Amino acid sequence: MATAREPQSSHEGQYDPRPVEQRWYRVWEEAGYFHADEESASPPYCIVIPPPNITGSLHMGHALNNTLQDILVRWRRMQGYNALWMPGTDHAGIATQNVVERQLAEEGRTRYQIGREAFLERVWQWKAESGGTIIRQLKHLGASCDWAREAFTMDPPRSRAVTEVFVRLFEDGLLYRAERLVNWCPRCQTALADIEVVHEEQEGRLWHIRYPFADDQGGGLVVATTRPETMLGDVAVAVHPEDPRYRDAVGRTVLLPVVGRRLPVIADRAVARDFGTGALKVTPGHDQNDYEIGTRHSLGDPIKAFTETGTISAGFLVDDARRPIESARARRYVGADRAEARRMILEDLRADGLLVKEEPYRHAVGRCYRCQTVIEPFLTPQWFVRVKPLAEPAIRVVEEGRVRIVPEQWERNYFDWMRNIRDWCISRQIWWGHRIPAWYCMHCNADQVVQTATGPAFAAEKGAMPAYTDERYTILPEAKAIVAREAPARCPTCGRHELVQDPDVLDTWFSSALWPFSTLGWPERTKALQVFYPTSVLVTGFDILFFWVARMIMMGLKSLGEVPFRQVYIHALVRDAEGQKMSKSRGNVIDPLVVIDKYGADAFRFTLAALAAQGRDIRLSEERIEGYRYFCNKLWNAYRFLAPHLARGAPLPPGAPPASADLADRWILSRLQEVVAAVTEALETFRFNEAASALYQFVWHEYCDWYLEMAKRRLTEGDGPGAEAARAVLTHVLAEALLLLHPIMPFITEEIWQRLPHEGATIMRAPWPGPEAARRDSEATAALELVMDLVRAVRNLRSEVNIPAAAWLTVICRSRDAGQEAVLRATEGYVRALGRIREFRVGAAEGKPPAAAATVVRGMDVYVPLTGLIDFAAEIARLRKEVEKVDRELARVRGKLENPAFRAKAPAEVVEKETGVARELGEVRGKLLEHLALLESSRG
RNA sequence: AGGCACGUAGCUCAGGGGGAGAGCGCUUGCUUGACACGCAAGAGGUCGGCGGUUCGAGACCGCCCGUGCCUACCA
Repeated sequence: MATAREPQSSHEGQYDPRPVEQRWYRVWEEAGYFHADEESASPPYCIVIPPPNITGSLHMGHALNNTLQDILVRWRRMQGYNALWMPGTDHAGIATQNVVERQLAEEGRTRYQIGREAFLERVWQWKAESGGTIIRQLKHLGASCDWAREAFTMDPPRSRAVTEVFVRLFEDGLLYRAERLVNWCPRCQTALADIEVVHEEQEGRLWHIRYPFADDQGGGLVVATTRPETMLGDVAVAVHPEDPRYRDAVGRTVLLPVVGRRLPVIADRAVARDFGTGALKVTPGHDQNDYEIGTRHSLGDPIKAFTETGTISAGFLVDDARRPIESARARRYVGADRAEARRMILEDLRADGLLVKEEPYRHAVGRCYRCQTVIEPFLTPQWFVRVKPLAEPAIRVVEEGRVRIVPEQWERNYFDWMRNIRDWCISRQIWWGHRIPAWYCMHCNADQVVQTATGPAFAAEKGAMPAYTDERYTILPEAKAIVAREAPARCPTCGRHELVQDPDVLDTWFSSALWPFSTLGWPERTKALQVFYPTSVLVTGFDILFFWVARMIMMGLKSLGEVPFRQVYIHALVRDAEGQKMSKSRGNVIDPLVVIDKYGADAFRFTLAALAAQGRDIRLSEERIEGYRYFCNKLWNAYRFLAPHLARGAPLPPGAPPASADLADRWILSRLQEVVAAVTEALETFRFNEAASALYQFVWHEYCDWYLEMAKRRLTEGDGPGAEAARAVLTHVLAEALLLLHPIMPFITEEIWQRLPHEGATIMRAPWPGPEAARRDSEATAALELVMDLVRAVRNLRSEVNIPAAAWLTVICRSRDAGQEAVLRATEGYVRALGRIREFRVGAAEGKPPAAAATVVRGMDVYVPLTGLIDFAAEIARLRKEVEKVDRELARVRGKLENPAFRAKAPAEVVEKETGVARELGEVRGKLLEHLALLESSRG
C-alpha cells in the first residue's frame, strides 16, 4: 500500500454516473424488477403514465412528470405494494399527421395525392421508426415502468375500447351529429374542441364602417369590427333595444357596402351599447354570438363567406333571400385568403367613403394549439358529446372526495370548468386516428351522401359546406348514421349493402380519456383491471386538467361506474432561470438528455424533486443541478471512506443496527428515525421537496459533517468494541439513507447498496425503513447538541479571535450542572477531536484562567487560555457584539413576559418556555459582561 | 372583465400562529487520514405596503401596489 497520496489526475474521489446508470438500468430491466404481477397477494398500487406523444421527445415537463411518478412507484414498491407503473404512448392525431404531411411535402406531394390508405401506411411506418424515441429517453431517466405492458392509444385493445365507448354513448343518447359553428383550423382543415384553441392578446384594429340606409343613402348606421372581411356574410345589423340613439333605426333596412345585400336593423339585448358605436354587424356564419342572434331573430340560413382553407368562397354572392347575385367588384374577392380579402375590402370601403374611422385595438385572437394558425368559427356538421350528464357525476366524486385533487386549490378550477362545460366536439377531419364507427346507407340518405365527383359542387348548390371531403364521398348534415361495433353488412332500414363509413376520426383526447382502463384491458374483464382499477394516483401538470383529467373522470364513471384514480397530483411547470416558459422559439430550453449526460440522472432527478414545491413553478438552472451532483459525490465519498473498514473485523449483518451505548451512535440512530418518519410523511403528502431536503440535510450535515467525523477517531483506534460499533452504525445508517434516497436517486443508491452488506438482489425490492419509535433517544440527542454547540463555540472563538487554525488549544469548562459535566466526560474524545483541543477540563471547580478568550454555552463558561495568542481587541469587540445580540433577544422575550395578557392567555407551556429562555439569556448576559470587564481591566 | 397564484438574504426559493431558514453567490481561514464537486467560521432580512383578528402574525382576514397564469362571445 502506498503511503503517499497519488496525484489526483484520475479523479478517484469523483463519482462518475454514466457507467453506473447504464449498467443498472439494463440489469433491472432484464431481471424483470419493473414488472407487477396481477396474481400477487400484495396490495395494489397503480399509476398510469400520461402517455407522451409519439412525435415527442423528452422535454423538461416530461422529465419532472415522470421523475415524480417514478419516485412514488419506487417508494410504494419498496413498501411492499404490488406497484404497477403502466406505460404507453399517444397517437397524437393532428401532430403526427402534420409530421408525415411535412415529409410528403418535401417530396412535393400531398396526402390527397397518395390517398387515405397509403397515407396511413406511411404514418404507421413513421411510428415504427420514430415513435419509440421518447420511451428510450424515459429509460435514461430511470423510469421503472412495466414495459411488458406498454400500450398505444391506436393498438387493437385500445381501439376496441374506443369503439365500445363510442357505441355505448351513442346508444345512451349522449352523442349527436349536427351542424354547428365550430373552431376550424384552416391549415389543419379540421374542427377543434374549444380548449384546443389558444387565446392570445394581440394588437389589432377596430374599423368603423358605415352601412347606408336603403332609403337614405346619406345616412346609415356605423358598425365597429375587428374583422371587416366577415362582413361578406352579414345578414343584419343589431342595436340594443333601449339605445335611444338607434330607436328610430330599428326596423329599417341598410345596405351591405360593396355587396349591396339588404340587411334588416334589429334590436337585441346581446349588443353592448358602450362598445364601439353600439351597432353590431351580424354574421351568423362566422361568429358564435351572431349565430345565436341569427337564430333568435330567424334571420335565415347563415351565409358562408369562407371555404375550409380560409379563402373567400363564392357563397357570399347572394341577396337577402339567398338568391345568387353578381357583382364584378365583389367577385374579385373570391379565392383570396382572409388577410388579402381584408385589404381589398378596406380599400374598396375607403374608395366609397364608408370607412369612417380606424383605431388601434388590443383583443384576443384564437389560434390552433398545434400550428398557431388563426382559428375560424366555421359552420360544419360534427359529432358532439352531450357533456352535462357526464359532468354532473364527475363533479360529485370530487366534491365527495372520492377523487382528491392535490393541491386542493385546483379543485376550484375543476369545478368552475365542469359547471360551465359545453358539448365536446369529438370529430376531426383528419386521417390519423380512430375512425368513427358510424356508417351511412347511400340509398336511405340519397341526397345526403354524395359521391366525390359531384360532392363539392352539390354541396355548394345546397348552400351547405360539406362536412368533410375525402376522395370518395361527402356526408351532409342530415344523414342518418348507423353506429355499430362492427361494420354492418347491410342497412337495417332498407337491407341494401351500399354503406359508407364516416370519414372522420375521433379527437385524440377521446382515446386518452379512456386510458386508465383501456390500458388495463377494458372492455375485457381482465385480472389487471380487477386488481389495479381504480388506479391510485394520477400525476400531471395543470395544463391538461381539462383536456384530460376531467374527461378521464367522466369516462371512467360512465364506462365502469367507478372513478379512474383516487388522487390527482398536479405539479408545476418547469421554467428557465428567468421564469420564462421554455420554448424552442425562445431558445431557452434545457434538454434533459444533455443534462443527464452531463450531471447524471440521479443529480437531475434530485434537483427536480428538491424544486418541486407545491403550487409554484420550477425555475431550473444548470447551477442548481450541478449542486446536486456534488451531493452525489458527497454520498459516494462517504462510501469510499467506509469501504476499507467494511473488510475489517467480523462481517456486518444487514438490517438492525447494534445496540450501542455510545452517545454519538445513539444520536445518529435517533436522528435516522426522525428522518425516516419525515421522508415517509413527505412522500405520502406529495411534498417531494421536503423529502429531498430532509435527506440532503441529514446525509451531508449530520451524517458526514458530524457523525462520520466522530466515528473516524474510533475507527483509527483499531479493532476494539468502539471501532466495531462505529463500523456497524456507520454502515447501517448509510444503508438506511440509501433506501430512503433510492426513489429519488435510483442509480447511485443501487451502486453503493450493492457494495454494502445486504440481503436481496436489488435495492429496488429492499424493504422501506419503518420508523422505530423505540430508537428515538432524547437523552442522546440532547447530549450531542451540547457537544456540537461546544465545538461550534470553540471553533467560533478560534476564528473570531484569530487563533491559528492549526493550533491545538486548551479548553476549560466551568459547569455547575452535574449532568452536563457527565455528558462532556463521556464525549470528551469527540469534543477534543472536533474542536482540535489538546487539554480539556470540565468541572464545577474550574476557574477562569488569566488571559483567556471566553464564551457561554448552555449556561456553562467556556475559556480558551492562550497567553500571547489572544487578540484582546478582537475578543473585546466579539464579546460586545454578543452582548448586543443577547440584549436584543432579551428585550423581545421580556416584552412578551411583561405583558399581562400574554401570561393570562398564552398556553402554560409557552409561558414556561419563554420564562426559561429569559432566565438563561439573563445568565448568559451576566457572564459575558463579566468576561468583558475582566478583559478590559487586564488590558488596562 | 372575472378567477387563481405569487411578492421572505444579492439570486432561486422552503416556511403547517409561539425564538427568521436552505441552496447558490459573497468574505475570511484551511493540501485536516472520504470528498477543494471539500472543511471550518462569518456577513447579509422594517418577511411588498396599510389596516384588522389574536396575549402573540412572515403565516389567518380585508384593502392597495407589483408580477405571473387561467377562464370569458363585448364585435
